[in-house]
Parts: sequence; structure tokens; C-alpha cells
Amino acid sequence: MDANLAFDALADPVRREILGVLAAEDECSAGAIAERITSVGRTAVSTHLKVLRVAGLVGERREGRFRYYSIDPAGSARDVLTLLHQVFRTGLQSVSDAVPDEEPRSRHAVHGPGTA
Amino acid sequence: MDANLAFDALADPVRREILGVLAAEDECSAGAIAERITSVGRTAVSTHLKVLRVAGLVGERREGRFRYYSIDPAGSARDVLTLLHQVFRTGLQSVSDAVPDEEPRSRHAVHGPGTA
DNA sequence: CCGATCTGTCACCCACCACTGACACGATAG
DNA sequence: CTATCGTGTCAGTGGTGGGTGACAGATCGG
Repeated sequence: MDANLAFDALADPVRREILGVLAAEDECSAGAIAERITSVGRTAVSTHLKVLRVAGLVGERREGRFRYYSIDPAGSARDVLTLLHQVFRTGLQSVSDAVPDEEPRSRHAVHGPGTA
Repeated sequence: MDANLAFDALADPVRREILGVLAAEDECSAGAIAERITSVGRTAVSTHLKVLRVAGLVGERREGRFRYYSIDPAGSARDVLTLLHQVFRTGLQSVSDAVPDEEPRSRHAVHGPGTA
């Protein structure tokens, strides 16, 4: 399973930061991401992007000389979540309850607000 | 957030294997865990156990000269799940659908010893 | 065609992590 | 008290991964 790669990819703080940027911007070019990541240089961001892509956590869309990256919710992230839920039998309700409105930019009501 | 430590702890295959053992056995002494982990020696298992404990993923119960470890669903695992759900807006329904309420003790593919 | 831009890749260096054997400490048995 | 068991920890070593600057390929603008 490539969940191994995904776990490894998720272990790096910079990569999680990149995922955060992607989650907030929905889609971003490599350069735009690198601008928002100040802890490391553009080269490192590029490498991290590759790791995330190979791990199946983000998707890539090429357009001209730009490459737009975006979160891939259907990728190996699902495996990771499933695995985690198998090991830690955390109630899904509790988890969704712990994710109220911490994202002002996201209007995705995936988890039923209030009482689902 | 100590989710950083948790992500780091989860990145190691051996540690995930240990978590798999713990998830299957519910509670295990350090020696018993080490017996079930054949890829590395007892010393390494002990160190991994410490990492998992510090990360807030497992709990420790001391009894005599034994130390029993167990999954800690209320620990930082919750933060990890929350974070992951924030970034990857995976439908919780789908995930819960993939995780049966009772987990069969036979097919536990949590730990991929990779090349074992 | 030529230059500028966007991005990925390479070689290199450094740091960190994991693994092991040896040793130390607490606990139980006799 | 002494021997032994169960575990954790320490020092040493080696491999792997991350960061950077330089370079290469591709694409747009003039």
C-alpha cells in the first residue's frame, strides 16, 4: 500500500505546511506555494511537492509553464484515514465535532454542522 | 500542538506495526510486543514504545516489573485525525463505511513490514 | 530567434534517526 | 540477601532524508 509513502510524506512539517496552503487556496502553482512557504527555499518546496504527489496526497495540473497543485482527497489520504481509524477507534462523530469552523475560507459542509 | 510528534511517530513502519499489535491485543507488555516484532530487536522496540508514548499515541500501565502498553484513542491521535480531515475533506461517511464497527482480529493490514 | 520565466533535477553536505550490544535499575522469587 | 527477570537507557555506528545552489528543459513574450 502506498499509505506507507503517505505517512512518510505527512511526517514532514514543511510538507504539512504545503498541504495547509493547498487546503486554503484550493489550487496553487509551485511558485505561489514556494512564496507562501518561507521556511525553506523554492528547490526544497519543489522536492516536497514531488514527494506529496508520489505519495498520492496532492494532484498536479500542468498549464503552460505553470504547474498547479491541489489536495487529492481521493488519493492515499483515504487509506491513511482508514488505517488511523482502524487503530485508534476514535468515534467519527467526535472527530467531526472537533472540526467546527476553524476554516473561514472553507464552506465545505462535509460534516453535518450541528446534528447530522 | 504535539500532533507534530504524533505525525513523526506514525511515520515509522515499525511503530505502525507496534500500533497494529496493540490494536489487536488491546494491551501488551513491552516484552510481548518485542516478541511479535521480528524486524528489529527488543531495544529498538523499547525506544519506539517511548516515542509512541511521548507522542501521545499509546498509554503505559506499570504493574510490577511489567509495563503494559495500549492504544490511546483520546491522545494526540485525535489531533492527527482532525488535522487530516481539515486538509483532506474526505467524506466522513465514506471513511466510516470503510471501518466496520468491530474490527476483525484476523485481517489487520495496518503494519506493512514493507519487505518482510 | 532570443531572452525571460517557471519548474524540476543533480551533486553535495549536513543533521537526524534508527539499530545494536552493553549496562543500570526496579521487582519478584527463593 | 542474592539471583534472575523485565525494561529502560547509553554510547557508538551507519544509513537516509532534507536543504541549497547550480543547471537543464519547457513555455511565453517581443
